[in-house]
Order: sequence, then structure tokens, then C-alpha cells
Amino acid sequence: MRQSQLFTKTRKHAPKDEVAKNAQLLIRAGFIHKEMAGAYSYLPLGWRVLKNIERIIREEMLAIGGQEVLMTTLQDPEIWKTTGRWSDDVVDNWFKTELSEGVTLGLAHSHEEPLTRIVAQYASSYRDFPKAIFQIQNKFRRELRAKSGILRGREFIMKDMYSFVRSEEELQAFHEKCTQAYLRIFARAGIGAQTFVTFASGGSFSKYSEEFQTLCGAGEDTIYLDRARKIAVNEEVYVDDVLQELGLQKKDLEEEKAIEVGNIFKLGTRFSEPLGLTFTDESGAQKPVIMGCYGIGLGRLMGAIVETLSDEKGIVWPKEVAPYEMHLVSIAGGNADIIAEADRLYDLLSESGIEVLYDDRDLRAGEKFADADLIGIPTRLVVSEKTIAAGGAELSARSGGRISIVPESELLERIRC
RNA sequence: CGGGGCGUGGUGUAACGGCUAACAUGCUUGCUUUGGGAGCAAGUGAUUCCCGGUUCGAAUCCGGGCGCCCCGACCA
Repeated sequence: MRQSQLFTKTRKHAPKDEVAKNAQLLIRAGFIHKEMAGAYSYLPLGWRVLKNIERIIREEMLAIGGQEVLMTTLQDPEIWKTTGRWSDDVVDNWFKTELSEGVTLGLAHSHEEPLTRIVAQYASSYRDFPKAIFQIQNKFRRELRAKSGILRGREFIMKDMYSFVRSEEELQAFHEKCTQAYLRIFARAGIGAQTFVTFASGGSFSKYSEEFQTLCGAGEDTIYLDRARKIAVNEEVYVDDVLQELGLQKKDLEEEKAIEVGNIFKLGTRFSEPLGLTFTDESGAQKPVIMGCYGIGLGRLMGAIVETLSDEKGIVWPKEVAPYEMHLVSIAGGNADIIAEADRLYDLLSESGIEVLYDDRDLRAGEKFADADLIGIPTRLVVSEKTIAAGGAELSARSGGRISIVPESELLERIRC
């Protein structure tokens, strides 16, 4: 992509209605646009990042046997009434809309009920389980207070997976499998080192839920982390008997702020029973299916990456989520030979299958470098009079470290390693 | 939903109740410059969030509304 053709531009000033670092940087760099409080549009660069995050999550969910679906955003009140969750007194953050006089529909905030009904149409034997089904879909939640940029919005894209199994042992086994998949997702998203499995309140479903918390001063949650064991407890369950049960000592725990980037709930038979999702076991007995659910907010994960990894100059994208693999920057000063050389390199890299953002704009070096730092593509390649004289192009990393002149003959090899 | 703060060109800011609403940035044009947001010049761009009130006169004061941010509560 030629940067001169990109319809977005960077800006020097962050809008004053944003305080959160993630929103300030993403808006300044042209990744997102705020429509209103808690609702952000994704612009070309931001949408590429989000799609990369989506790809990572999808790959890992498929790898543990997840089957992908896409359910509707409009939701039928009937099944929610069956489980007793339609009332605003039970779920108070639900956007609802009217179909016609007296007929109300829900806008998706979660999908346990509709998916349970779908599964019940197809599965009824012990041979049909276990199964795990997921989707990546827009959710709406009427947050009383949207905040922290894209970390807590009223409309957001979420991956929600639901597991359907026959026994507590199977539930536990799948739970563990998903935990490992989640840890791989966060590692690939570049925040593995600061993300920890955290025990939290299980709500009405079970004793604990499992959260994935990324250490970050901007986080909403307070957790108590045992670094050596790499597990933490959320402050909501930071009490003696929980610590004892988990084998944690208060003296080993550090208090930290963190962002909840993922969570896992054991649902038991809370939904399968009222909705009649049962299976016949080997002996012919009818049993309710045991469920679990597994969520990751894509936008929140993107925000957590920005919060965690950016520096004073701008965003620093990890390789797998970066909008482009490489930022090619020409410093030509109108010199046609340098422009031609940069154009040629752009074509060469593109033909080699490398995703390149090519800053072909006729601007001074300082401005181009400042923009490149702000946008945060991990690898930079500069072509200028100086680099041509030195026999190549200058390769550097956004995160710092060595800058070196690489001759064209070695370029593809160097980029790929 | 309780508390606090704030709404002024695209963006960031300024302006005692009183002159044509100022400055920076952006954008346009020209000259100059070309490895870290250069310089000069000329332009462009505002119903000062909305409605009402006070006043000879309102961006400014008052009332109401709407919006945005922060703290708290809430948060599958």
C-alpha cells in the first residue's frame, strides 16, 4: 500500500476527549475513529490489525477442535425467557429494540441460549459429544459508563466459544486445552510475558472463573500475582480460604493493575437443563449436557497491546498483529533516481509476498520517521541517497536495536529471519 | 446511576460582559530546504454544542437540554 494513497493521515494532537493512551495513539495514527462514547470504527490500518488478531484467535480455536459459526445479532426473547434471563432485572446491560408494536428483540450481548438451542437440534447421543463451537461477532452491551478508549465499549467484536461435554472430567480437560490455546493467543499477540491466568469470581455458575489478565497500569482490575507460579487471583476473591485452596501465600503475591483480555466460565447445566439439551448415555439414561464458555474481546486485546507495548514515540506492534510487515520509507527530496529505486524495492518486496506500507510521500525525513514511529510497523526499510551510496537499504526495528545497511541481494533473507 | 470537570475553525488552545473571536497545527499556492515533525510569504477555514433568558451589548452571566472525559457504583 502506498501511503500517499491511504485515506487516513496521522495527526500531531490527540483529541482532548480521549485520555486513554490506546485511544490517543490509535486515533493519532489513524487506526480508529470515535463515533461516540464507547463506539469506535476501524479504519484501514486498524482493521488490518483487528483482522490479524482475529486470524490468530481463529487458528487457535480451530486447532483445539472448535467449529466456527456466525449467529445472529437479533435475538429471540423466547429462549431467554426460558432460562430466566430476558428481564432487565437479571441482565441489565442489554440493548433491546422493537420489531413492531409490543414485540421486543434483543441485540446480541452473549449467545448461550441461541447456541444451546441450535445444538439441541442436532445432538442427543453421548456419541455427539464433546463439541466446541465458536464465533467472532459483534456484541452490544449497555455499559453505564464506557471508558478507557477501546478497552470498554458498548459495541465490540468478541470471540465467544461454548463447549458441550458429558462429564466434569471432560469439562476440565477441555477447559485446560482452551487455557493453553488462550496462552498461545496472547503470546502470539505479543503480550504473553505479561499475561497471567487469574482466578476470579465464578458468578452464579461455579466457584471460580478463569481470567487472563495482562499487567498494565491502565487496567481496571486489581490482581494479586504469584510470579513464580505464573498465576494470580482477582481482588474479588482475594480472601484467605481461596488463597489456601489455590496454595498461594500472601507473601508471594504482588498487587498489580491489569486488563482482562480473556475469560473462561464453567456453566454447568445452567442453560442445557432449561433448554432441554440432553444426551442419552451408554446405558440409555438421559443426562443434561455440561457447558463452558470462553470469551476474548478483539478490540480490547488490540487496546491492551497498545497500552502495554507503546513508547513515547508511538505504537510498537508485535509482528503477528502489525498492519503491515514492513514500512518502506523513501527519503528522496524529489530526486527521481531515489524514487525509482524505492519504487523498484516496493515492487520487489510486494512480489515476494511481503506486506509493505510504502511511504512514498514527498515529505522531509523527520516527518516521515515520526509518522513511522507513531504507526509502529515492526520493521522499517529506508531508501535514501545515503543508503544507495552505501550499496543497499537501511533495515531497522521499531522496537530499537541495530540499524544496518542491507544490500538488495540479502534483503529477502534478512527480512524473513 | 451518584460526584467532579469540560464543550470555541478539521485538531490543540486563547479571549475582563464591549473593536472584525486570537494563536498554533492542518489544508492550498509559491519560493527555499531535504536523515528526525525546517524556513519565508500569501491564502483557506467558526452559526463559539442546542434552546431559552438577563443586558444597549453574551463565547463570556443565568436556566434547561444534549454531548464528552474522569472518580465511584456496576460489569458473563
